[in-house]
Amino acid sequence: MANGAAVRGGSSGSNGRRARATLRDVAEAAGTSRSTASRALGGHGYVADHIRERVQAAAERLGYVPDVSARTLKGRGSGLVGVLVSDLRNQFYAELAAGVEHTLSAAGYQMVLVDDHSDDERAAAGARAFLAMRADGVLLTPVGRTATENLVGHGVPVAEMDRRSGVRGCDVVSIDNERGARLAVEHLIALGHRDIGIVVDETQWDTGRNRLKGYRAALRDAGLATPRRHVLDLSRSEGVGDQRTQLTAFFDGNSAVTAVFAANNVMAELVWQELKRRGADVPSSCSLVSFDDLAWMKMVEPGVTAVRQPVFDLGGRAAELLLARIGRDDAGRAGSVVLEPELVVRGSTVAPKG
Amino acid sequence: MANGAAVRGGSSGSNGRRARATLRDVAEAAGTSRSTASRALGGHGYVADHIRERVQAAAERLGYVPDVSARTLKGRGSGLVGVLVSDLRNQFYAELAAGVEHTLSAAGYQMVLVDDHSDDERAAAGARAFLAMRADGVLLTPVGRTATENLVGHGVPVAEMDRRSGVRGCDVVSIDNERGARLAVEHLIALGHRDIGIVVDETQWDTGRNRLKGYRAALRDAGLATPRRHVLDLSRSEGVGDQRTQLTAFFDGNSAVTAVFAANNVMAELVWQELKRRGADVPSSCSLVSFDDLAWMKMVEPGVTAVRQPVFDLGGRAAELLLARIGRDDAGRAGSVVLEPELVVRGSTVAPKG
DNA sequence: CTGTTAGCGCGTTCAT
DNA sequence: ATGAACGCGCTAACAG
Repeated sequence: MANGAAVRGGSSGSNGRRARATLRDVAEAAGTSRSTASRALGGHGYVADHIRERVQAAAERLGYVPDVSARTLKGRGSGLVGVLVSDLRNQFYAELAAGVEHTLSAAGYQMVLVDDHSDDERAAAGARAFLAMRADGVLLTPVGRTATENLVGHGVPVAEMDRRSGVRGCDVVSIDNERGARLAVEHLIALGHRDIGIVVDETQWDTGRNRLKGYRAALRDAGLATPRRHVLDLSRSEGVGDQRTQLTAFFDGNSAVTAVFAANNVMAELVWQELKRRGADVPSSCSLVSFDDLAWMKMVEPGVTAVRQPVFDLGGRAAELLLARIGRDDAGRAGSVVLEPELVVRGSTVAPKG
Repeated sequence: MANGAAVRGGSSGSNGRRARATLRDVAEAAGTSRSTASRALGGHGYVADHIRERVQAAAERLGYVPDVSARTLKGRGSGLVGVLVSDLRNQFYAELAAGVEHTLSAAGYQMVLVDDHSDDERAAAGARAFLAMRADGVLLTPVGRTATENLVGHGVPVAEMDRRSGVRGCDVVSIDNERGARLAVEHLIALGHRDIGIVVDETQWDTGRNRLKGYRAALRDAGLATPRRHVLDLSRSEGVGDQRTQLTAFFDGNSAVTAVFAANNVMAELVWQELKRRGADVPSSCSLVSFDDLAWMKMVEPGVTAVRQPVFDLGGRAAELLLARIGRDDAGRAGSVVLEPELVVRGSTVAPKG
């Protein structure tokens, strides 16, 4: 909701701003009725050519811009699509949003972007706002069931990205996380590693959970054990400071570990810095693989081996799915797309010494 | 505009979705008139307590969500703020958007985000869309005068970020670019460098131009010359490939250069990679300073000395300025804020050898 | 305190 | 081919 202090849109402010031109103004200027002007500009129905031109000229001259609110009220659809992401400052979500925006704007839709900071409460508030503005659809990286349930319950087409809340009736576009994790871990195994650690996060959601699962599966398939202390789950940590502390303890207690799989870009950054801080040479004393390939990973020396996800595309595909549902006015059969990740081998992974 | 194919919002689709509850529904369910229901929910005017409760209960039960379109049409303000950035995939703009969103959502406004890809045409289209949706205000990183002029001409409060188009009547929040460039170059001079190159971009805008200016000024003040070949302006280059080529040529023809100032994060990345590609050791064979401090700059070895800009804050401040204008319904006296950059010294800069 | 009335700007009947 | 009239959902003014 707009701040209570918000004032009128454009009428009689003390400043000299003239009221925005309305269809009535255009009609009067062109000497026709409002309906005719509407048809002339909208391109529907019959309008004499010279009238049309006159109306268009008037509209141009007056700087007429049709009012979406009015159009929306008529039941036309708002042209707005709500997008809810967890953290815009995280490159992953920024790129996701960019992909969404790209597809949306190409289709003539506008993106309303809300950052929920992984907070279900804020996500719910965002959902309400989208409902209120009659968003034609909503794309989100779910942090809970609330938002999706509310939206779907109101008949708004929803597409979930990267994660799935489990709520039925919405499209889901995700990465094959288990497979990606396997790619990473199998790569390490192939190099000869046997003591492989994982630093993971957000295991309350399927994305993190599946990466952990893939890690375990790969080890199991290779006949390797997964000591509990090889798994560092930072999901319940309190702040970055706490994470660093736990990470330090993790390495202190795992001198046997020769390689680490960081289950997302945030974890990768954390691990990289911890490794650097303790003077552990990468890759000679510890190999590193990241899930999610960010720009810095190819800038550093050695480059970080990473599981590349088509993030921009992920957003684009989700938007496409959603737009298709909007176009069909069909809240029914929701689609599901799983995109394939790809391993990019760089210098951070080598055979263990010895 | 919404795709022409877009269909009705939520009435009689073939699916079973029930029409969204309207104020009338709530009123009927509560056994009152629409106005009373409106007051009860809005908290204005007089309403008997027991009636209020009954209405609120009904609203809750029906999952009533007020319709912004209708409210907007009444002249209430849309609660929407348009934001136009040049490239969401660039961390700089992503963080800027994040800062804007943070402030906006705290004030109860929604951010409509459009990526114009530095294209004036697309920016103009975005501006039209914002006008059409009755955005209460617009924040943008201008790529020309068109968008701002159109908006300001229509009486919409506008705040420009990072760059200034020169159009009067809008707020401007920027970084002291000349000062930042001086910080960078003076640092190099203090280290003993005399042949300092600059790789710059987007000199068609004040931001790039002022950084170039600061570079020149710092050299001049130190009594140093600025050979033309020490300045590489990539503004007119065609694609990244071309930029790389020019960069290679630049270093080939400037063997005397002992330090380079990269005028933004994109240039810094380019320079870093070129230096790496040609096996030039940083900093021993060439020092590097970047304008804009990204995450990777502290990950790499050596870390990149950078001019840090308060990007998130920049977005936040711009949003604050805009909100103040919206609150005052005042398109008049536009404000201007200049934020100070800060030099962060890391390993990429040392005294020249010899 | 409450209900009735009017109108925001637009598109869409339905008559002409 | 054009115009008059209605209503989308809501709130502000006015009666009661």
